Amino acid sequence: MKLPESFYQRSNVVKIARELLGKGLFTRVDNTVTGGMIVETEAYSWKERGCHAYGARKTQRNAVMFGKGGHSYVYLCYGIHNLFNIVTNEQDVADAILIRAIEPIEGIEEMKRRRGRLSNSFHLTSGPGKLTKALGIDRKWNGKYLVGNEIWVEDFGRNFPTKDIEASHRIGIDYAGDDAKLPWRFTLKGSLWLSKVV
DNA sequence: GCAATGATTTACT
DNA sequence: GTAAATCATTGCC
Repeated sequence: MKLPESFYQRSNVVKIARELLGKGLFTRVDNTVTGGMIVETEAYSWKERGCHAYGARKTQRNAVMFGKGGHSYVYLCYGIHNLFNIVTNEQDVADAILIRAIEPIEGIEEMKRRRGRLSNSFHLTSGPGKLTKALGIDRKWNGKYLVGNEIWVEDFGRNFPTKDIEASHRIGIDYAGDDAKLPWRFTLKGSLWLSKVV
């Protein structure tokens, strides 16, 4: 069952980030479905400095974050990598969740082809730049509605006890000062597909 | 350990 | 309008 729009439009982005663990993220490109289970997320909010929309600064790039929850925010980082975010909360409240890693389930052969030769198959989707490439996501996907047929989040009806979920500080945002220490990164404990060993 | 790589932003003229 | 610095990373050494 697909997650409804209302799932994303709640106000607590950190809570939503935690609940996204164990859900499925899928894309359909040329009638081929690829995707997997989300095992790593990070929450971002306009209230803290790690976020592109910090201080509610609206620019051309982050405009979609100010829209309603339930849309995608895709942008290019380091000139090479597309990073995929899920926009949450209501109109004009710029919160989003970065998907950092998934565990492949569907269309694995297709994902391997997109990624090219890998030294280690665990590298297929274990990182924010890698999973977008595996799923065929690029900047053209920016602003897509997540309750449709091209990209969606699936609820497997599985619940993970708190002890299986680990919260830690976010990665790669040292410039955010004290905000970089917020425990807003969530991982499924023991997953082999995390982007980085905790 | 570190270079690659380009959109985006900010600070100027 | 133009230019320089910045960056939510990866993959190869």
